[in-house]
Amino acid sequence: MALGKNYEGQDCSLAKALELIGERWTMLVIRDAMYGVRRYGDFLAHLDIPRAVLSQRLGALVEAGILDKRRYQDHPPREEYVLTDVGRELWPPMQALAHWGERHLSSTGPRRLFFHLTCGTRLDPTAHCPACGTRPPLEDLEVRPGPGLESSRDDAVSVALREPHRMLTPLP
Amino acid sequence: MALGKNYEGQDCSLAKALELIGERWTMLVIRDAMYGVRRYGDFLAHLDIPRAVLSQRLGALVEAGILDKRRYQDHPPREEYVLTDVGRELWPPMQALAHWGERHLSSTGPRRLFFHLTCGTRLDPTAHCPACGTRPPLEDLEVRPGPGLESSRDDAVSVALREPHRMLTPLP
DNA sequence: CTAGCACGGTTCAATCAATGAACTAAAGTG
DNA sequence: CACTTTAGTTCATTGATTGAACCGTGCTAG
Repeated sequence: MALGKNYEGQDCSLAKALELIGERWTMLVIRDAMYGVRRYGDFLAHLDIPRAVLSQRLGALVEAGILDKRRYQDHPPREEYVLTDVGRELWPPMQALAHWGERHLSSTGPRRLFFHLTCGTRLDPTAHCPACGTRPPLEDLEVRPGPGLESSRDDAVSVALREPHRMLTPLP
Repeated sequence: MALGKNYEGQDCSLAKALELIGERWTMLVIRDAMYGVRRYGDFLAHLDIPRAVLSQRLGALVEAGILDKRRYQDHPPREEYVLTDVGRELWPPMQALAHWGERHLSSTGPRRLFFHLTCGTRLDPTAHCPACGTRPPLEDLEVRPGPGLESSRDDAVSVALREPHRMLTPLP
């Protein structure tokens, strides 16, 4: 919980957003949640994040209303972390950042492609559907591996994402 | 320079972007550069950032090709930091993040309003010009204080931004 | 019944980064 | 010559991150 103290003097929406989601690892946790990762152990294996940090980040995101922690079975009791509506609305900024990274920091072409499920069209780089002219919400999208993907990971999430997958539906 | 080591396993454009601009303070430095802040001392006064951190961040951004460091006078020799084209293309993700922060973390209405200089129209929340139907580049925009602004800062940059100001033009 | 395991954490020592204050250095000004 | 402005660096302290080890609950196989 660092940023708060010193970003406080900044009367700026960006600073406020960064106090919440600007910490190390946090955006990657949210990215995984958008793919459909829900369980502690899956975040852990897919991100290679220290356990203590993951616990802290999940807790902060729940407290901020970006993730919802809920019981998904009683025997044994297990909790899962699911994006709230507020969290889902982070899709445009996350996508814009990823697009910038793809354009300027990568040479191999897009790693993931996104398709609009209701019409089958591939999204353009600004996450608009060229056919519908809209920016579809996360739940109407499917991710598919792109030509730039070179994942050598073998955790369950990475493996599952080598096939097309509907965003937000449970993974793996 | 931390993120590199552990985000490395993530074959993901977002992770690559965050290795560069995901560190504490970095995005706020870029935001200021978009407003037109160019000099070390102005970043320092406007951000309340520790000097050592500012030096490190400016250096990293220059090395990454996001800022350009250039001599703007010889007597005495002075350098300024200016956004490159690559850096300017961070406008969409930064704007999207700020918009999210404004919607979900603020109650007072927008702090800054952006206008398309070539037609005088106020941008919509996705940074499109409703009149032109395009997303204008940074240099064609003007910032003006919005109803949610409550800045009590009195550094030169904050004061200058209480008046309309063309993005990227030198500040203060 | 008991041993082992899966899951979701917590704890802790070591390392690494951020902070803020003090200091440096070059050049110009009165 | 003293003083100021600008742009840094240095350094001790504090705080965050890391990775390994440990804990507790409740299933499951023998």
